[in-house]
Amino acid sequence: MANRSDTKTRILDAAEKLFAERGFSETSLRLITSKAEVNLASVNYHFGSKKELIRAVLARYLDVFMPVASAEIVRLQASDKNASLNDIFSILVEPLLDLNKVRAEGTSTFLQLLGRGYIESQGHLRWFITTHYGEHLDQFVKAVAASAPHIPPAEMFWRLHFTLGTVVFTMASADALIEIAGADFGEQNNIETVIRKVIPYLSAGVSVPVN
Amino acid sequence: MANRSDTKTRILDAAEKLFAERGFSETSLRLITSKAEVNLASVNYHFGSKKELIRAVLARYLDVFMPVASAEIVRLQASDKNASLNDIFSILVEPLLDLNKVRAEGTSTFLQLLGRGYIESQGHLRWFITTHYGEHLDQFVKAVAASAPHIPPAEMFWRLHFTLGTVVFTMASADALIEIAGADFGEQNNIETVIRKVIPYLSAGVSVPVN
DNA sequence: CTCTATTTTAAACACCCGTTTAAATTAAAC
DNA sequence: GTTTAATTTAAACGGGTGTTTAAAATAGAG
Repeated sequence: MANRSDTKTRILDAAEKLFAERGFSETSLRLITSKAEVNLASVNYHFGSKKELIRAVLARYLDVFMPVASAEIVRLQASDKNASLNDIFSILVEPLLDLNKVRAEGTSTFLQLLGRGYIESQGHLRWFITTHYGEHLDQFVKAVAASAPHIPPAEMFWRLHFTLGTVVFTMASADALIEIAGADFGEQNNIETVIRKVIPYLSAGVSVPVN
Repeated sequence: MANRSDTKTRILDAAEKLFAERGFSETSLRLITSKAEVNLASVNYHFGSKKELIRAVLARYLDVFMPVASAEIVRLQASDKNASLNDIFSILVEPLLDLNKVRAEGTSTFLQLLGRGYIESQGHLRWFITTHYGEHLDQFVKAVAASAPHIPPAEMFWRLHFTLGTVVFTMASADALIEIAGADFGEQNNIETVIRKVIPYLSAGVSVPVN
């Protein structure tokens, strides 16, 4: 019937959608395979295990996003030695939105997956991300630190995790929040408008003077 | 052997510890009842279901914290009509730390439960909190809005959710972060120092001018 | 002390999970 | 066209889950 890559792709497509919507542990392989219209056992055949499927789903986005984001930050630092925090966060917007060209709803799916990953993972995803994309992350952290030199490293550690929390939580519940904002305030938001709202919030928090 | 309230309390004590550490869905009733040294069926006998046990665990803290926090905010608004965001967030610190008098590790357990609750719940906890403590929450939201009158309501909606994300995520992973900060920077933190670090971050983000 | 109501207990129920197996099918190589 | 390798399939495995049942034990009331 279908060739190998077709089945693999069908699984990845169905899995990323369901993972983003309901989280990893709340999504069973039976639900994924029924949505993908493939046999249950094909997940283990093609990916080995559910954990490896989760990593494959994330890798498909990270492999696209990370190199581009990294390159943009290098470019910014080369062109403007006094780049602000707002500049650094803002330069990530375009690479994020470009994920919509990779797959429909790519940007929000990716961000939601990232949120779920950091919230749910018992370690294997953190390990996977830091070992596979650690250099890119380090580069981002260093760029942020350089843009707020008045913040000591230990304080910056905390503020970056506050920032991670803001992003991760907002993105994981973005669909619900966008709906509520529409109903309560008549605001028509999407992932891009939410991203543009959160950046000033993050920049202000990260750079506020200590004491 | 033990009287009724003893068994109920043993279950609540064991459950809140495990829920805070590993989350709700990752904690089985069998694990709770074995740690509490009570029979498996006693959870359903005393609480009806796992969902109701979760709510009971949270209610034990919310019933103490919410009225006190609420009263403190009323008191602050009466005494200082120009209270800052920092003042409002800071006035919650003492009621939070007082939870350590209710039970050992009360403060961090409560905040972690709150984090887990907002991250994990598919709705029943959000519903439970807003219907049972909605007035207190409204009061808090109004106090924050009054302290940042230059932020439009719709924008404030988003910033309060950013704030919720920061708090919830930080608290849910507080133990791990405190340990890492100790290892990497030699900082000896606890829940109180983390709370005191996060307040300026939140205040700056919530009140930063739009555009 | 006796009777009744409450609580505890062990066992089973019904269901869902990720994974494995071995046979059937399809595709590729010669 | 035959043979070999890759893939798909249905079925079962072993284990864990929340919940229910009915009998046993305990506590409280008269």
